[in-house]
Parts: sequence; C-alpha cells; structure tokens
Amino acid sequence: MPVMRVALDTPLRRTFDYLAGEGVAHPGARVRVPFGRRQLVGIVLEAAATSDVPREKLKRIAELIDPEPVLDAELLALLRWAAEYYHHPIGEVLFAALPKLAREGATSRALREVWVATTDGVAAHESDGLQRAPRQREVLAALVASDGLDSEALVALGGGARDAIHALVKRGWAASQSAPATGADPESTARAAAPVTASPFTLTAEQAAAVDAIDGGRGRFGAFLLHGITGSGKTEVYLRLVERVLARGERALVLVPEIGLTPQLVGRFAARFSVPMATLHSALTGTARLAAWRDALSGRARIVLGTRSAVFAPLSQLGLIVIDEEHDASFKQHEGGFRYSARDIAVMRAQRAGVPIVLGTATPSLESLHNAQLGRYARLALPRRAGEALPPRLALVDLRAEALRNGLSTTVAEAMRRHLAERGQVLVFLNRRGYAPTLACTSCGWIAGCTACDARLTVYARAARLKCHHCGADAPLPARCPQCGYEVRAVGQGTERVEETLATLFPETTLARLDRDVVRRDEELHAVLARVASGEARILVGTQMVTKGHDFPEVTLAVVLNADHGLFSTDFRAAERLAQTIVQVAGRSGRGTRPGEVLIQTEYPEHPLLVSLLARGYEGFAETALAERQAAGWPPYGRLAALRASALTLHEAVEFLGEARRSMAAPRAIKLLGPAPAAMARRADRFHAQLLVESSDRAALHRFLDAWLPQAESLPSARRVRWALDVDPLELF
DNA sequence: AGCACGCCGACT
DNA sequence: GTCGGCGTGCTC
Repeated sequence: MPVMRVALDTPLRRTFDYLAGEGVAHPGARVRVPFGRRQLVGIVLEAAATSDVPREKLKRIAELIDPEPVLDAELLALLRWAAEYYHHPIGEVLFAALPKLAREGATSRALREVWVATTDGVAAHESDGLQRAPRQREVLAALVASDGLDSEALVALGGGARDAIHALVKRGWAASQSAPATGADPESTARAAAPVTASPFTLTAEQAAAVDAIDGGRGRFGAFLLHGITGSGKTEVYLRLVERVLARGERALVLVPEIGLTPQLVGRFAARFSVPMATLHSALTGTARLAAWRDALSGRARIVLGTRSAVFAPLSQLGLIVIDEEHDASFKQHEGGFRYSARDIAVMRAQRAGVPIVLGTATPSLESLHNAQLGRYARLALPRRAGEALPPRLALVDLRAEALRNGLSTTVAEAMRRHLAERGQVLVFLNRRGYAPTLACTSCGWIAGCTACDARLTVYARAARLKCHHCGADAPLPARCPQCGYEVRAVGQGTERVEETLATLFPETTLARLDRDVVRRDEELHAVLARVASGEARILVGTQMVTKGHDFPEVTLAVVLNADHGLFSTDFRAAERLAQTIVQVAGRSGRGTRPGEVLIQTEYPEHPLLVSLLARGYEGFAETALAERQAAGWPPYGRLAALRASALTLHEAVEFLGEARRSMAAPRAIKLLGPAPAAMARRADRFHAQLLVESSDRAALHRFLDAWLPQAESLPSARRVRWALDVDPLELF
C-alpha cells in the first residue's frame, strides 16, 4: 500500500506519512487523519514509495474529504515555494490558502438547501389530507412530485409557499436537507458569452499602449509596473485587460488593499462585467467566505477580486493578475504565524502560471521601482490625468514663520476660505485619530499613559474618554490631574480636534470627518463618502482613509496638516510612506475641471525629502531615497529578515533572541543586528524585541535562515516566548 | 499547536 | 493526603 505525505495545520516543520486508506487521495486534496489523540484535517502533498517511519507506526488515512484536489498542482507548488521563502512550516502555509471552514473540513462543493417530503408527508399526500389548508396541500404535492425544492423553486411557487413549508416542517411532513448545487448554471453560461458592458470611455494613447504591452504577450509571463498618477485611468486599463482575458475564456485575479476602502473599484468591475465574480475580503462571514472560495474553485467565478489572502484563491485557467495600489502595506501580512507579501507571492504565481501581472499605483514602492530599473518589471507610465484635469500645485507652509491656531496655519486657513468661497471642496489630512494625542497636567508635568503599553493615551473630548490605540484600553477623561489635582490640558492635534477648530473657523460650512473612529462599518463609510460626493459637506477631515481612491471631483484644495512624522523616524521606510501619503493626498485635489492646490505644513521646509518631492515629484523623491537605501545597504539593495519575540517580561524576549543569536556562528555575508527592544517595547502588557538579519546576498541569507531557525526553535527559551520570523519586513519597530 | 505525562506547592 | 502549576516530550 502506498504511503501518503500529509501536511497538517501545525507549526511543525515537517510532514507526516500515512497509509492510503480507501480510495485515491490526490495531491492537494484534504483528508482526515488520526494524529496523536486527535483527528485532524490534512492536505495530501504527494504519494511516496517508502517512509522513514517504520511501517507499523504508520496510521491509515481515516477519510477522504475531497474527491478532487482543492489545491491544484500549480497552487501546491506555489505554496511549497512560499513555505521555503518565508521559512514557515508547510502545513500552516497550505492551510492559510483555505478559508477557515474549509480548514475544518467543510465540503468544497457548493451546497444548496432543499426541502423534501418525509415518508409521513408522502403518506399524507396520498391520503389527500390537508383539505383545510390548500396552500400547504399544493406545496406538499410539489414536494412529492420533485426530488427536492430549493428556495428559488419555492419563490416560483408563489406567495405563501415559504410559510406553507414551515407549517409542513412543523407537522413532520417536510424536512430540509443539503444537496449539491446544480453544476452548470445555464444563466451564467449564457451571460459569460457576452460578459461585457460597453466601456463609456475612449482610452488615451498611454492607456491603449499599456493595454497592448501587457496583453501583447498573450498569456506569457511578464510583470508590468503601471505607474499612473491619480486620475490617469489605471482602473480602465485593468478593465480592458480583464475584458480580453474573459474573451479568451480565462479568469482574472484582482488584488486590492482593503475592499471596504475601495468600493469604487469593486463597483466598476461589477458594472462592467456581467460574469459571476467572487469577492474575498476580511468583512465576510465564514459561510460567505466559503461560498466565494467555492465559486472560485468550481470555476463559476470568472473574476476573483479580493484582499491579501485572495492571492491563494483557487483559479483554473488563470489569465491575468492585477494588483491595485501595489505599494500598499496591507499586502504584507505582518502578524501571526505565516507572514507573507501577497504582492511578491502574486508575482511568483504569475511567473509560474505563465501569465502577465500588473502592479498598478500612483506611488510605486521603492522595491518595485528598483525591479523596474533592473528590467525585471516593465514600466508603463500614465503621466497625464484623463479628461481636462491638470496636475495640482504643491507648496510647503513653513510652520516656524506662521501663527498657529490649533495646528492650523494662517496661510492654510486663508487658502481654505478662498477655495470655499469659490465653491471648491477642501480635504484636510492628518494621520492622527482622536481629539489630541496627549493629556498633560499644566502644573506637575504628569502625562496620561497607558498602564499596559509604553504609549500615551489619546484624548477623546466628545466622548470624554482616554483611549489607548495599541491595546484598546478605555478610561474616563479625568477633569483634574490625578497626581496633583491641578488642571489638565489636551496637547496636540487629532482629527476630532481639527474638526472642532474648523467648525468654529468656518461656521457656515458643513464638515465631514473620516477615520476609524467615525466609520466602523462599510455602510457608515459609504454614508460619509456620499455626503462629500453630493457636495453637502464642503470640508472633509480625515486620516489615511481619505487617501484611498475616492474620487471627489470638487476638491480643489488638499492640506497635509503635519508632514513631520515621517521625516526623522528610526524606521528607514518612514520617508517612503510619507512621500506616498503626500502624493496620494495631493491626488485628491483638482480631479474635476478646476486646478488643484496642495499645502503641506512642516517645520522643516528645507528637508531634502520634501525639497526633492516638490521640485521633481514622486520620481525625484524616489531617486533620492533609492540612493540613500543603496548607501546604507537597506532594501531593496540589502535583504532583511526580522526574528521577533514577545514575552511577559522584556528579559525573556531579549534572552531568547540573544540565545538564538549565539546558537550559530553567522557566515561573513550575514549581519546580525540586535537583539534590541522594540521602539514601543511594551504593548498590551507584553514586551517585544527583535533581532535583525541582514545580507546583500539573498541566497546566503536564506541558507543561513534554513540552518539557523530549527536551531533557534529547539532552544528551551523558545518555549517561553512567542516568536516569529518576518522575511522582508515592512516595519521595523 | 494540542495533549498527556510528571513532579513539586497550598488547600478542602 | 489531593488539585493543579507549567516544564518536557510527542504527534506518522
């Protein structure tokens, strides 16, 4: 009997061998296997002739869950590559590609709920019961005549059928059961033949050139960095490409940062194509997620649109991958066990599948620009806004030379007044939620800090609370200093306070605020966006959220209230993020026919980053930043991995990392930095520390990690901490 | 990760 | 005397 190698959802860096049970278990299919005292779902990796484990110790596969693989050979190979690249146990990597319910063994085939007549029901029908309930009688007759009615069939039976069914169920004459969904949906097949609603747009020369370049290889791999300024029509390029892919009978995978934040993109895909589309994102319930995954797996969905984890979606006949806003940090999973970059995996997936991939953005990551310079990606530029729109004018406002009113300079206030008077809308960006970042005593110097984190508590004035943005702690706002009893004062600016300041400054103008505190659910987001889009609100104050692809044609002025956070950070990526934010905010201004203006408040108007950004745009900035990275040996020139640990004491966390460092001599090509406590060491009562592994030689780095990790893992101190390896970390803290 | 086994402290 | 703390070992 052959031996099957099975991956299990455990952090163990190996697979387990089982004797094949009844039936054939294909690689990529799920099975149920005994594991110690438990039964676990496993994924078959391959069949093997022999096992290193003595035959008598091998157990037998208990059950075959999937007759067909849920991970096809291509996806399985991709995931095995990812497990190696990220040095993460194969089982957890494979299971990360499945929705939770599928990990637990839920069937991969779509089911529908049907109602059938029970034996009693059949008997009642034959004895012609229910004379006084004609509706139930009719429905019962329909049940007996069919082999099960689903909810669509019930609707077809007309009004009251659902009530009748429930009454019949109550009598014990009808019951619901699960049946396999009907295979080919004739309606969707018909629609697939004519999947496209005609585009209302004519492509610009650049858009047409981009479409031709990407589609020119017709199915061959190519990575294309689509660098299109805001408003240049990247989405239309995606749509045309998907259109061609669908016409060939292939399927498209579209990855977006966060679906709740890009409703316009989803809407445009839905409006353009009438083919079934599966959307996969974090707000889905378990069942909805499972359903979307099944639609992808069965091939019913011709377009799969989703966030990070959708990069693993099962798609046969893949013809194209699109990554929108490729620079966005949310493509990197940076928590939990398996930490991966969906963007980087997507590029590898496209390469293995031999299909083109488009990385679209107005502000390319330095990694992608570097790849374009090296010729790995082809760079396609959309340098002009579609229609009449002109690029906005950027200017710095020197805060040292200005009178400030709650963080707002006179120059900015006057500019706002001017734009509002001319019936423009104004967008005010500030990367800080709440009323103020600090509550301080005016006498003794006391500052409200979190008891569980190394962080200050944020003031929420309207709710009269103090909240921690790191652990969620929430306390009443004290009226007086708890230490000396003197007065306390909110120091600094948050969006809530800016909103208040602007409301007193512009009492005639309607304001809207957009941040995580105002918008907890998608509907609320849409409501705020609608108030701005309709022109009801003339000023929009918000955090990062306001930069995410919403098109407000009447915005003529955008203000960045404080650009200085990103200028002097210890994190080498802070400058890149700041430049991206500024350019994205600027992109919100002047999208209609009126030119836009952008004001950036700073205390450091001579800072080289700001100077190069204003003088030569994002590309000028990128050139400066890449030169700095090269000089310092940071990514994308050097390669990084971070070994991170947390524990209930800082000592334990640092101790483990120290032992890990000492556990193996690093070769010359590898530099180890640390261990060092994280910038914010204590978070939610746990202490965090990290050890950086750096090398300019990628292969050497991976060889080292391969040898080193099992070693570190076997240390006794490893059991006393939570630890994880982060390959290509985006944030160093 | 689970889960069991095993060996030392304060409790009904 | 036991309940239970978490260190250690193992899972095909």
